[in-house]
Formats: sequence, C-alpha cells, structure tokens
Amino acid sequence: MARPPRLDERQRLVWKAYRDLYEALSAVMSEQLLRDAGLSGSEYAVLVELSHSPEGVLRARELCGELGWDRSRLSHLVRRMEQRGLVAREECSEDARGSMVRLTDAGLAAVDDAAPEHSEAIRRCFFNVLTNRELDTLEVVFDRLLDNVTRDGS
Amino acid sequence: MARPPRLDERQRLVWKAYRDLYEALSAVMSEQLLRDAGLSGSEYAVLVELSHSPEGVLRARELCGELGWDRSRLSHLVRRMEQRGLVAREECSEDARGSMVRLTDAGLAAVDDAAPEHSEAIRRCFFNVLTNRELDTLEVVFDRLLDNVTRDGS
DNA sequence: CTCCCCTTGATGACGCGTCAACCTACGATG
DNA sequence: CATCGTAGGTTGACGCGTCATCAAGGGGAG
Repeated sequence: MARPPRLDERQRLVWKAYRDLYEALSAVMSEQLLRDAGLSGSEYAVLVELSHSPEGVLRARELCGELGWDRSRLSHLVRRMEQRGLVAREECSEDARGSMVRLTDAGLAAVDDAAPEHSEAIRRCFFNVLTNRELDTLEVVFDRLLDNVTRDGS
Repeated sequence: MARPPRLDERQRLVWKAYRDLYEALSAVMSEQLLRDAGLSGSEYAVLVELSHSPEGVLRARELCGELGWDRSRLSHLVRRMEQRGLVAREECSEDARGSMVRLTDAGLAAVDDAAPEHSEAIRRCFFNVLTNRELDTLEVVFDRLLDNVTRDGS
C-alpha cells in the first residue's frame, strides 16, 4: 500500500501526549487512592464492582468479565484482599466449580471512604478542564476507537 | 464545596472508555512488537530514544528524563537488554559516576525492523479512525490535560 | 584543600500480573 | 450412565517495576 513508514511529526507528538497523559493520570490516581484509603487501583476496581452489585456478591467469572481481566489475576488479587479482610470467598451454590466474592463491611467502608475523593480527583484532573463540545467529541471518539481496536485485536 | 460525591453516568462511561481504550491499545501494540521483533514496549521505547540520538549513545540520566522513568527501572532494563546484545554500557568520560548506553548493531536492526509495522499499527488502530477535526481537538485537549495533571501531581 | 550535601547509578527485596499446568465439575453426546 | 471436551478456578514460576539502600563521584562553602 506504500504508506509512509513512520508517523509524521504531528502524529508522533499526539501519540506521545496520549500515552504520557495516561501514565500521569494513573500515577496521580493511584497515589491518591493509596494515600486516602490504602487501596491500589486494582483493589479499588474490584470493590467498586462489588459495591455496584445488588447483594455485594459476584461470581469470579462475572468480575473477570466486567473488569476485562484474566482469571488468574483476579484469583491472586482476591486472595490478597481476603487476607486483608476486604472481601470474602464463598462457594457457589449453583455451580460447584464456581467461586463467589463477597464485599465485607471493611471492604464497603474502604470503598465508601475512597470514592468521593477519587471522583473529585478525576473531575479535577480531567472533566473540569474540558468544554462540553470537547467532551462530546471525546465520548464519540473513544467509543469508536475502542470498537475499532477490539475488532482489530481479535 | 458541595460537589456531587460521585461521577455522573456520562462521566463514568467516558472515563471507563478512556481507560479501556488505553489498555486495549497497549495490549495490541505490545503483542505486535513482541510478535514482529521480539521486543517489549519498554525495550522498544529505549531503542527508539537511542536511535533518535546523533551517535546512538545517551547518558542514562538523559534516557530517564526523556522516558519519564525512574533510574532504577532503566538500570534493570538496560542490564537485561545488555545481556541480549541490544545495547552496551560504557563509562562516561565527563562524569565518572555516569553511565552511557549505546545502541548496538543488533539493537539498531531490531528497532528498524519493528518500527514500520509498529507505526502502521498505530495508524490503523488510532489515527486512521479519526477525522481531521477530531484530531485537532485531541491535540489541544491532550496537551491541556497533560499540563493540568502535571501541575496537579506536584 | 576539606567537609558536606547532592547527584548518579547499581543492587536486592518485594508486590503485582502473566503464563502454563493442573484439578474439578459441568453438560452434551453416544 | 459412561465418556469426552470444555469451562471455572487455583497455584507456582517467572518477568518487570518500585522502593529502600548503598557506594562513589561531583561541586560548592568555608
């Protein structure tokens, strides 16, 4: 197809800014979570999913699906979180292979404690700096790109 | 300030799409690099920086600055890359503490081999799906956000 | 010149995520 | 109901990044 082999200068800068931005946002967010609630980003994500579910219980398979994670990753993380008392493992009544993950009181307290400041940090570092028109564009663009890359990736 | 404690639904979805997109893009890119050139994303980044420098040599400190990395991270990675013959360590003539990292022939070959397909993947998964107006917006927005978050983070 | 403090880089321990191997249980098929 | 393929989950080994610590050189103040 005789495409130019490298990115042009503008594309290179936009791509770098995109990556640098994500790294910087990740760093700020996880530092904030760790400081205010003693949670890692992954732990917070698990707790949020559980707290959004009706009973505070989800099957491991569901959690993996929602978070887009490997089963192994979740298993390791849940083991560590269980040792800290944030979640509890239970047997699955309808499938003897399955494993349920339950939010404990301590886990609920941790996520309730962390959520307001975390949300505020996201607004401060992201949404507050955008105009409505820009947010419209981002919404459309992110969805289209995500669609495109998931089709490309598999 | 009496802000709403949580993100509203739209913000939550945009934030999730933003993060999912980055994760998906990272996965596709590193898989492509590993498959086509046997390089990890970090290794590729180091090789690109070195290949952009006039003599193919940079001080470790410079590399850390360009990449925004910890000294320790670079040191560990360079040691592994040295064992694979991608780079070579040299003493720094003007500062006996310093350490220079030199691109070897094998390293140059690897990055030259990887770059075209990697660039094409970035275009295919990112730039080709954007209109010019959207790219304009992204450029402005990413720069502003990066500026904002680096001011917030420190 | 001589301290003293800071910078530079290397190293080891540790935490987290990925990969491969494994086990158990489900469920379709014969 | 016996079998076989597959899904769900756990575990251990390994790789990479972070953190704390260390050694050693630079560079300024006195």
